[in-house]
Formats: sequence, C-alpha cells, structure tokens
Amino acid sequence: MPATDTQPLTELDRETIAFFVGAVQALGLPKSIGEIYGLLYLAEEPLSMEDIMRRLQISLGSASQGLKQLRSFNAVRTAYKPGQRRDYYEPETELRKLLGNFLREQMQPRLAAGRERLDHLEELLNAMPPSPNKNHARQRIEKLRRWNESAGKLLPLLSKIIKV
Amino acid sequence: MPATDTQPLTELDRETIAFFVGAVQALGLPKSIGEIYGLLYLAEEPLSMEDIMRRLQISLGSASQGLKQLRSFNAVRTAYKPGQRRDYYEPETELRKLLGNFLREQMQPRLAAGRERLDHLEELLNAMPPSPNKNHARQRIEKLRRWNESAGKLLPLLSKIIKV
DNA sequence: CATTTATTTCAATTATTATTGAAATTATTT
DNA sequence: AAATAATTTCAATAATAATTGAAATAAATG
Repeated sequence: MPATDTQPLTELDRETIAFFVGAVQALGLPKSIGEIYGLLYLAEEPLSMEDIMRRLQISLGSASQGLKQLRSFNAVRTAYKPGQRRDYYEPETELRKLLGNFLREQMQPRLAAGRERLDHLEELLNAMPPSPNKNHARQRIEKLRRWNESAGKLLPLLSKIIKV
Repeated sequence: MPATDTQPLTELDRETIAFFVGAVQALGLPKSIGEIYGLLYLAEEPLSMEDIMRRLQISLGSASQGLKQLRSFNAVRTAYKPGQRRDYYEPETELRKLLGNFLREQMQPRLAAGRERLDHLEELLNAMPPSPNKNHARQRIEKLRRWNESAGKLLPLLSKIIKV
C-alpha cells in the first residue's frame, strides 16, 4: 500500500480550498469542513480519511468529525470501492442538492426551535393581566409569529429556484 | 434625570430576547446583537445606550459596538427626540427590509470576495501546462463560477419574495 | 471656552468554539 | 476468535471571537 507518496498541494489546490473555506465560514461552519470538502471537490477520485489527513495535515479527530458533519447534510457520501477496507469519500457537487440539504438539516431545526419559543411566549402572554402594555406585547409577538411563518415558507423555496 | 429607576426584565421580555438571540446566532452574529435588537423590538419607545446597558446589564463597549453593527445594516436607526442630548434608538421591524439590508451588507461582499478568488484561480489555471489534470481542474473551477453566479442572482431575489 | 455628558475605540480579559490525539469501539481479515 | 486495521469519541489544548472598561474623542451646555 502506497502510504506516504503524497504530492503536496499545488497553489491551485490551495487557492481552491481557500475558496471553500471562505464559503463554509460564511455559513458559520468550521474551516476544516471547508478544507475537507474542497479537497474532495478537486480530487479526481474518492479519497480515504487517511488521504485527507495526510494531504491537509489535519488530525484524525478533525478528519473524522469533519466527515461526519459533511455526511450529516449529505455534502459527501462514501463511494463503493471493491476490495477496499477503508471508506472512500466523494463530494456531492450539485448546488441545488447541497443547498437543499443544508437548509433542511441546519436551518429548519432552528426555525422549529423558534416556533417552540413563540408557543411559550404566547403562554406567558396569556397569563398576563390585561393592560396597555399587554396589548403592545401581543402585537409584537404576533409579528414575530408572522416572521417565523414567512421564513418557514421561504426556506423550501430556495433550493427550488436556484439554477445550475 | 431618572437614572436608576430600572424595572427589571419580565420573563416575557427575557424570553422574547432569547428568541432574537437564537435568531442572530443562526446568522453568525454575536449574542449581544440579538439582546440589543430584542430589547429595542419590545420597547414601546426609543431607548438610549444608557437604557440598553442598564436593562441588559452589558458593558459600554458592547452596547456601543452592538449598536454600531446594527446600524451598519440598518436594523436600528436613531430616533429624533427634541431637546435630548443622547441618541435614542428604535428598531427596523419590517422583515423584508431587515433581510434585504442584511443580505446586501453581509452576504454580497462575501460573494464578491468569492468572485475575486475565482478570477485568481483562473489565472493560475491558465498558467498550467496542458494536461489531463488541467482539464479536470478547469471543469471544476468553471462549475464554481456557475455556483457563484447563481448565488449572486439568488440573493437579491430573497428579500423580494418574502411576504409580511 | 471650560465643563459636563455622550460615544467610540481598543488593548486586555473572558468565553466560546475548533482541533488534537490517546483510548475506546467497531469492522475486517486471516 | 485472535489479530489487525479503520473509525469514532471525548477530555485536554489551542485558536478564535466576544466582551469589558479605561482612555481618547466628540458633542452639547452654560
């Protein structure tokens, strides 16, 4: 097994990876996620965790956890490699799917959490004795409810309207 | 001047603020931003920086910087208060505007940065001697260019299609 | 125009988040 | 089923980001 025959990353590789690092950081994800995805995106064929660690010079733990997170929103999948013990990973490169998965896995749960909070807010509100203050609070909270609903409708649309 | 007559935050206040804290954290902004915006959102009238510090128990620096950032994407504005030395702040509560401003101020610059990186990538690519590897790299980078363009078209649409 | 008040800036501190690598677990091979 | 290889987990560490508050600046008042 060729263990250490690593050709180092070219400038083109490094710059492409930097592109992805910037992109995932804009989404609030750790840089190692961008590095791993970027490396897989460039690769001509699926890479093992060992390949990833070696070429990016990151630790076992980072590689494992990064791949776990990338798998969690289906940004990478394991490729079948006959007669290979290791797992080999390849990227999902369809933007529409990437975006859809990300929204579903990362954003929807937050929206749902917001909805729960709003339910709780309405309980608190109902427990208040009538007052002008209560009226004002009710209006503001109703507005938040509409915001939450708007966002809930917007998210699933996003990945549909994206082209490419 | 009534300096210390602070009524403490009610549970409803605190929970509403928590809603905003969650929301801004989903956007990758610091929690103090959510606290400040949430407090202003609930308030029946504009608040001064001093009010904000006192009621939220945050420092001068946090209040000043938080307001600065909120102003930077027009999530708050200063209200005119005749004969008042201090600045008083009120929130923008139109979701469409909030979203539009946020996208324009925070997301567009990142997209532009991505575009610049792509320009650089293409230079590097053109400097490569012909090879199968070069072909592969070219295809991948062209795809990135299409991604970047798609995102560029998507962003301005977002605030248009949101209702409420 | 000196004094008071309000706001901003920024270096130091604190809190948060990401990364590491050793140990535990799981899967595969002989 | 023992041995080996691959992967995951997680407590400790390192890196990053947010918050603080004192000092500097700016604005307003008498």
